[in-house]
Amino acid sequence: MATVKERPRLGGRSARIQASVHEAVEQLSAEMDRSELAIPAIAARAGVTPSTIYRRWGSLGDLLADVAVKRLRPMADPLDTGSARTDLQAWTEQFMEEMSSEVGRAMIRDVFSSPVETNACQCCAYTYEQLQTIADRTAGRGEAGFDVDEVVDHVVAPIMYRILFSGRPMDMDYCDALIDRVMPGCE
Amino acid sequence: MATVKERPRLGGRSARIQASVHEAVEQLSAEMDRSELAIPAIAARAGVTPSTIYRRWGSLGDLLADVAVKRLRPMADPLDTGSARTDLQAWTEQFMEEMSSEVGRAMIRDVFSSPVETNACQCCAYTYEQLQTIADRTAGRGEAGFDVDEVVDHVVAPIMYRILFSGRPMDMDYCDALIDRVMPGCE
DNA sequence: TTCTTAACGCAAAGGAATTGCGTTAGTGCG
DNA sequence: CGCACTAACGCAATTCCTTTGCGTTAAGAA
Repeated sequence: MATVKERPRLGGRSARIQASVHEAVEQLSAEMDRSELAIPAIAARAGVTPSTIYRRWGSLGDLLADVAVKRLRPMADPLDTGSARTDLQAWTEQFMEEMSSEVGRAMIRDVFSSPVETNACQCCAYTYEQLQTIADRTAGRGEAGFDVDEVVDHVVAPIMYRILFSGRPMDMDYCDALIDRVMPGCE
Repeated sequence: MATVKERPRLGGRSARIQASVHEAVEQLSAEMDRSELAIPAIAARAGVTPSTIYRRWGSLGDLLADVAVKRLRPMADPLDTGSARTDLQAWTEQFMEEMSSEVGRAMIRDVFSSPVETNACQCCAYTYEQLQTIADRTAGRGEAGFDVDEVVDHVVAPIMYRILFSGRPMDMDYCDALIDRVMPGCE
């Protein structure tokens, strides 16, 4: 239930256990189906007692959400391909493929399996930052940029909606068409 | 983990139990927090044994998803206000408010708390049908219509994205702006 | 180094999930 | 209409997950 609160103890044992538990979750969710993933098994793999996990994360849902948010965090800045248009295309393609994949969809689902709404917001913040980074580059190049909010509403949102709800397959042509709507006249 | 499969027995006791369990879920989820909602309690309220629920729905997640999808089903056709534009505005306003509400968000969450992807697709199908109904009316009126897919991508998707991820509040002006993008020139 | 206390391990207790078996009641056939 | 068939249910025992009290360990501060 719990909080996954900011913990005043970040060093040594606490950090070691957190890393160990996260790794155990990643390993086990790759080995078995999500429905048979249980906290005692995770604890055993991580080399801790179950009560440690219960006290620190509260429930399986919170733990999975915590791990998913961590994995959803982009590791690098979006690729600089020379123009806002191509940057956006490259980023969108990667985003769409990662989120559409089996593990991507599982992570998104995990994010929602916790009552803590902060998790979903955090994911949203990640994509917003990435897009802002691309947008900021345009200023240094003096080219026509784009509005980040518009990209979120009309490129990111439709992609996520298809993944989560309609299940309709997408290709790069579809993504390009979405980008066209927020960057008109930049063929 | 189960299936919520189509059951060959639709009459009498089976139907009675299903209705009773659904009602128990609705009652209890209004009375207590989702985190303390448990199958034994639901079974007691519904007047059945827990094993009945486990066998029929598999898990709490599947049961909640089943109930949520049923409640998400629209009860009536979208209001006919005389034009496609106003129909769309009326429908979007209602959709946005229902989904943004506390119970709406809880139901969406429940839909994802089951590994069965069919549930989310079903919800998507509901909105698609509603929009199609509005679109079909335009044919009988000879007015400029709209593309349902476009409305899903650029009106429904942004709204859902804000509810699920960014948490950003919305008003009717925002929705109208979204509609403008898919129905240009119809001020 | 020493003190304080957050975080962990252990173990017991409580509750939920699973399953075998007998019973009830839809459904279809004669 | 009555009978056979079997899906679905109730009951109860078992297993596993979850919670909690208490003693111990180790991180952070003085």
